[in-house]
Amino acid sequence: MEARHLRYALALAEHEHFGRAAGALGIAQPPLSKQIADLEREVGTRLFDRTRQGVFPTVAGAAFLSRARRALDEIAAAAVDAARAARGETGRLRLGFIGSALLEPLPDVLGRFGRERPDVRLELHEMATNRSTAALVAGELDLAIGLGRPRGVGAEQLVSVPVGHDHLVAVVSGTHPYAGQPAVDVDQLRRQPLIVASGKDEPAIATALRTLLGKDSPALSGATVARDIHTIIGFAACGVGVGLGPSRMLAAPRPGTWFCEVTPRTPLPDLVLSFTARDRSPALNAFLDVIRTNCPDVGAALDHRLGPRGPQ
Amino acid sequence: MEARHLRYALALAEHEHFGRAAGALGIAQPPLSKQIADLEREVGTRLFDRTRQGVFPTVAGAAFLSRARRALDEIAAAAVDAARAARGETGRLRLGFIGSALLEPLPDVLGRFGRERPDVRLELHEMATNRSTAALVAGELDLAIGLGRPRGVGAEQLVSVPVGHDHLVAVVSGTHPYAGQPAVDVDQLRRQPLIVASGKDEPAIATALRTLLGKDSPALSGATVARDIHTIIGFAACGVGVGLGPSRMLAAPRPGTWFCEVTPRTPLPDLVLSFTARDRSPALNAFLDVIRTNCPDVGAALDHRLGPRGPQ
DNA sequence: GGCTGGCGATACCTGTGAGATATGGCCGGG
DNA sequence: CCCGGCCATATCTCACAGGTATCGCCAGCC
Repeated sequence: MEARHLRYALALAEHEHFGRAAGALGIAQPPLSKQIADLEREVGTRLFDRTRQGVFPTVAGAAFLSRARRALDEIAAAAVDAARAARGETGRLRLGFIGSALLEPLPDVLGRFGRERPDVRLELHEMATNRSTAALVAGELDLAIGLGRPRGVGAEQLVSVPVGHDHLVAVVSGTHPYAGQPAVDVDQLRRQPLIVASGKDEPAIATALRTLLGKDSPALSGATVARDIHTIIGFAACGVGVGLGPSRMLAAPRPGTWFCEVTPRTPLPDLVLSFTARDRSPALNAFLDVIRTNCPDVGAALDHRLGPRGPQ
Repeated sequence: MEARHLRYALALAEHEHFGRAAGALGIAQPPLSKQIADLEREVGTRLFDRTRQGVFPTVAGAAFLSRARRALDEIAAAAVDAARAARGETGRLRLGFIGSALLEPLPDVLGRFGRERPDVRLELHEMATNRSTAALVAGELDLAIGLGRPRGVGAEQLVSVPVGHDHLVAVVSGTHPYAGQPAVDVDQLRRQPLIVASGKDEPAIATALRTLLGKDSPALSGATVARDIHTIIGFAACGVGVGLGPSRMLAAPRPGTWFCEVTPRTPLPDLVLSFTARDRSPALNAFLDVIRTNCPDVGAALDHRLGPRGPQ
């Protein structure tokens, strides 16, 4: 049985007349008669009563027609759903990101994406950079935002693009001697109790700090370790010491704290967007489009990575 | 888009391999490639990713496949449902009947039909014979059980078969002088207060009584009128008089009453089964089959009415 | 009662397209 | 570098969907 048979049966039921139904279907009457006859033979029952007053479904025909309607609806919906999924209007996007990404690029992008693609299910997973890289390679994520270019096994299959640039800034409590001054020198930091991000969770920042302060700096080894930016700021606000973190921290002002530049200006690993070069889902492309329009420079980098012919 | 495309896409998704899927479908590989390509062109999107490791649905393909599965299920169910409806295993049977039919032929037949055809919705409507005839003609009933051959406009379109034969019997209270005697003569009845069925609801019985007792018998005009058999028996039990009714009454024994024959034996209008000659639904045929096996003589009469080639 | 007109079924022809066979292009493994 | 597996392409063929012509049948209707 083919979809054609269902369409013809429905048209016949609607027009109650072979000739008119055939006309509506754009075919001649004899082929319609034959197709209906074939259908009835296949089902094994007469589906229509041919009377002088018109052609009407039998009891069996009525049962058949209600199923046929649903079947054709499903077929039409299949094409529509597939097209929508291909345009990235539906589906799922699994995003892994380092917590601090919630400060600067994500709120804007997530808000706009949620508005533009309300039917895409966004799955957000906060995780450290090395974990999100592994999850990308394992196919458990579609997109990751982390610190620095992804490293490790399989990282070469990933496309990665920096989003924004960061440098080191310091945060202290409002009562700290540094409060009010625009900058603090790295030499001063060496003699202060420091608060830094965990080297285990964020090796990229830890590496940058070791480079800045010296490989085995006692200031570093004695530093208080915090697992995220908010904790660093919190510690600093309590007067635990001088918090060190990316300039993205400035997007999270907190009363009773003071931010100042660190001299010399020290670039930190960039926030990097990455995803698998193959297997890019339409939802991911849609997300990249949102980023493209939001941050033109990131868009340019993306286009460069994915080839000059545009996305997919 | 045809059902073939859906079947092919599902087979391809299942086997993840063009060659093997084609084999399972009983066709060669190139036609499958072409059909899938045509499908993808029609939907407007690539539905399968061809990799060295196998052929896997894209996101759009997955959305398409889930709809396709449901569509094919509906198509299969359409054929099954139609066949079941044609065999009378599903559907609806609207039965109009005179209340007294619940005494004798109906309990058996309804019980058996309900067991044999649990998925047929039985709609039972108690009504007088002339109303059920009109409802049959108007197409509001599929089957009617009434007294005597149907009369009135359109009655000639009906097929009607008697089920069982009735004669007049009398019912009195256990304390009545007639109680204990096997028979009562019609002449005795003329001098008794009588209880009879309403001539408006059941003209067939009223006519028989007029014939028996005389057209303008004062015993009849002064008789107590009851609307159904149970009321006749109830009146008799209260000593109101001598109840007269069909021998089917014997199926409704009631403590404190006595039934006796009326002499001479007076045949009453038969209980008659009728339905429209055309428009016989499969459920109706199934019901007639049950009657056929339950009452062979009725079956024989049915076969005679519907032609010797059996039902339909 | 014969005539006519409308409708569905049948007969027969035609052209499209589903499917078969043969082959090419591409990549991955030996 | 060659070989083998896999999908795509090219070409042919035949089945069948669909077209035209016609028939059979019944209902009005002069």
